[in-house]
Amino acid sequence: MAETDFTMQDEMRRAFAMLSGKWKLEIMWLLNQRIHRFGELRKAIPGITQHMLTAQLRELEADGLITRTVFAEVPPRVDYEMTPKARGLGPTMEALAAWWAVHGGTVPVRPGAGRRKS
Amino acid sequence: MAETDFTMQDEMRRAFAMLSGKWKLEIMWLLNQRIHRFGELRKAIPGITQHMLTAQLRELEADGLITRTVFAEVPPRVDYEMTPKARGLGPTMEALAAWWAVHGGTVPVRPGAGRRKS
DNA sequence: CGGTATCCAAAATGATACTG
DNA sequence: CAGTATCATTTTGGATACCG
Repeated sequence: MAETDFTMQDEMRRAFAMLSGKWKLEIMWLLNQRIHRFGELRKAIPGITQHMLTAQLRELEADGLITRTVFAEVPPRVDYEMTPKARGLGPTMEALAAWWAVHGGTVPVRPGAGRRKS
Repeated sequence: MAETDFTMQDEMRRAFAMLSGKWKLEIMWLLNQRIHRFGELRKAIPGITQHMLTAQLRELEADGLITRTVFAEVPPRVDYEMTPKARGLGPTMEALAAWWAVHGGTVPVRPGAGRRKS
């Protein structure tokens, strides 16, 4: 308990904040299974828009959780992959999913922000 | 894999959504240790406003994660306590905190919404 | 294919003042 | 003590069009 005496709440809050975002956890779950290209993620996550997918991927990249690899091909191809750092999140995600499987029920599914379909 | 074949992503996303909110995880961490009254939570969470604390507590209550007990005393007293259902989250929170303790570093600490101090 | 650029709507958070 | 009521501001998410 010396210099870096962050409390557990602090640690947790920071880690959680990094995964906040409507689609981040789902993206991480998919990348935890295997490398995905942009289009694959798009198809695997029904309802997400290009705009959001791009934005969330950029944030995850900035936080050092995923890597982005661009291939100079035609047609263009971009691969997204989890970093070793992020792979340590696997157990946490499984624990959360397991908890829900036991105690979960119906969730009101709170609406997100953004314009509604006219 | 019969009727209720929710995928792990689904389970996780729902559980995660229930904990979304800038202060919810921190509140849950504190309540996981012991019962707290409103004022105690306020002092234990530097930076939170009455407005936000009330709002987040109400949502946690609506999701069945905490109970609210009002005592007809003067001065008023309100206790908040975790439900048995929520206690199952302990391991998940610890796993997340542990992961951060190992892989975490500095987080940019993204700013929140709302009016800035003038 | 894999983005960016704009514009816009809605939700989330915050400051501040007031109340039983 | 433990809220509620307003209102301001910021972020988030989405629609649509366009680009290398």
